[in-house]
Amino acid sequence: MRLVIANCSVDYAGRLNAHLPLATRLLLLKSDGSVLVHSDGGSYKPLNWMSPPCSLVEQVPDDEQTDAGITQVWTVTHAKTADQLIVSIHEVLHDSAHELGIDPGLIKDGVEAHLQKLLAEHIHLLGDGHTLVRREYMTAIGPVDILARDAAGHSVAVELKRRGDIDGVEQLTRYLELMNRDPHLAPVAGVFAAQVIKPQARMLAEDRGIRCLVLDYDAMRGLDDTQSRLF
Amino acid sequence: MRLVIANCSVDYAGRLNAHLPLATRLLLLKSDGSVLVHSDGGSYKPLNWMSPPCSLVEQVPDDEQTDAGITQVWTVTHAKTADQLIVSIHEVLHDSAHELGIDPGLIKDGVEAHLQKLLAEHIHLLGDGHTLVRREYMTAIGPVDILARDAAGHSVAVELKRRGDIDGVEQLTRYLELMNRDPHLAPVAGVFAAQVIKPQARMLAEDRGIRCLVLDYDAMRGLDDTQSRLF
DNA sequence: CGGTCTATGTCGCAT
DNA sequence: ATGCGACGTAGACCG
Repeated sequence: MRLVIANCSVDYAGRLNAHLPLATRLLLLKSDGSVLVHSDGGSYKPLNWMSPPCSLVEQVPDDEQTDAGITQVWTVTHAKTADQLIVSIHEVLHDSAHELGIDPGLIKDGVEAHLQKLLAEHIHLLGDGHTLVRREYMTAIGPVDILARDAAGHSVAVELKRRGDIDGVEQLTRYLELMNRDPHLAPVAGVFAAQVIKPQARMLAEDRGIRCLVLDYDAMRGLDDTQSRLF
Repeated sequence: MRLVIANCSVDYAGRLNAHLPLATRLLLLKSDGSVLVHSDGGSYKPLNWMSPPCSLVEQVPDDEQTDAGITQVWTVTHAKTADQLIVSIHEVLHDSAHELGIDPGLIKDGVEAHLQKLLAEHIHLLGDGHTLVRREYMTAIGPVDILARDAAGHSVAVELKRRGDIDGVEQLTRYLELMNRDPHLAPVAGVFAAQVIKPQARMLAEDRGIRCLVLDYDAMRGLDDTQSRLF
C-alpha cells in the first residue's frame, strides 16, 4: 500500500464524467492496483476512485501540462470496462509505502440471513400451530423469505427485514398479489417481520391486511442457545 | 488527516456486530473525527469505519489487554446513534499527520438527462407515428419523464431509467394510475424504457400492461451525430 | 457468468 | 428531521 498526499486535480471518465479541481488530497494506492482519492472529511466513500482490476501508468506531463504546473500524470485504466481515472499531480507532500499482507476479513453477526435462519428454526413465533414450508420460496418475481402454513393449513408468506421500512411492505404486497393468483397457494396471508418496524410501514402493512411481527434478535438467539444446549 | 499503519484488531457494535482479527491495516483519521479501517485490497469500502459525527477517545489498555499485547485502545463513538468502533492497537508502524484544507468537491456530468433528451428528439423509437407532448410532464406526484401520443392520438407515459428495475415499474404504475383518472389524458398507456431491463422488472411491467423498451444509448447518440452533421 | 437481493449501504433532494 | 430515489452503487449468494 502506498500513501501519497498531493496537490492534484482528478478526472474520471467512465459510466459518467467527473472532475475534481486542484486541491490537496490523499491518494491511496492499494497493492491490487486500485486507487482511492480521499478528502479530509465526508464519509468513507472516496471523492473518486478506480476499483480493481485496473492498472496504473505514470506519465511525464507534456509541455502544456508542465506550464500548468503539473509534475506527474497518473492514468489508471480499468481492465474490463476501460474506465479511466486521470490524476494530475502538482506537488507531492508525502509519499510512503507499507507492507500489509492479506487481511483475514470481517466477521459479521446480526444480518438478515441470521434472522431468517432463526425464524425458520422457531417458526412458532409466527403463531401457534405454524409450520415451515420453506425458506426462499421462489416465485416469478423473486424469492419470498419464508413460506409457512398456519394452524388451519393456510399459506403464510413472511417478508423479513432487519429494519421494517415501507419498501419492505411494498415487496411483500407484490408477492402476495402474485401468490394469491396461484390456486395451489391461495389464500396467502402476509406477515411483515423485522427487528424494528417504522410507524409508516406498520400503518401501510396493516391497512393492507398484513400482520406485523417485531422480532427480538437477542431473545431468538437465546432460544437457539437453549435449544443447542438441550442437544 | 492522520495516517496510521498498525497491527490491530477492530470491533464494531452498532446496527450489527462485527469483528476484525489482528492484522496490519491502515487507520485513516479524518479531521471531522471519522475513522476508516482499510486493508491493502478489496474495494473502496473500508473493512470497518465510523462516520461523522463521532468522537475518538484514546485509552490506556487495562492489565488484561496489556498482557494480550495491546498498547493503545481507540474508542470511536457516534454522536447520535452511540454506535461504537473499538480499535485495539498492538504495534504502530507508521504515524503521520497532514493538513489538507477543505475540498472544492466533485463536479459530475450524468447520463440519464442525456438519454431523456435523445429519446425526446427521436420519439419515433417509441413506435411509428408517435409524437412528443413534452418532457418532465408534471403531475401531482411528480414529473413523468416523457409524455407522448401514439399514432391514434392516445397518451403514452414513458418512464426512463439507465437500468430498468422493479422500483421504476412501481413509479410508472403510480403515474399511470393517477393520469388515468384525468379525463383529459385517459386512456394513458405506459412504456418502461431503459438501457437494460431486469427480467423481474419486465415480468412485473408486462403483467401490468406496461410495454418495455430497451434503448441502445450508443445507437441513439449515433442518430444524434448523424442529425447534427446534417445541419 | 449473469440475475437478484442485501447493505452499518451512502448521498442528495424533496417535503 | 424524514421519506424517497439514484448510485461509477458494491458484495453475496444462487442458478
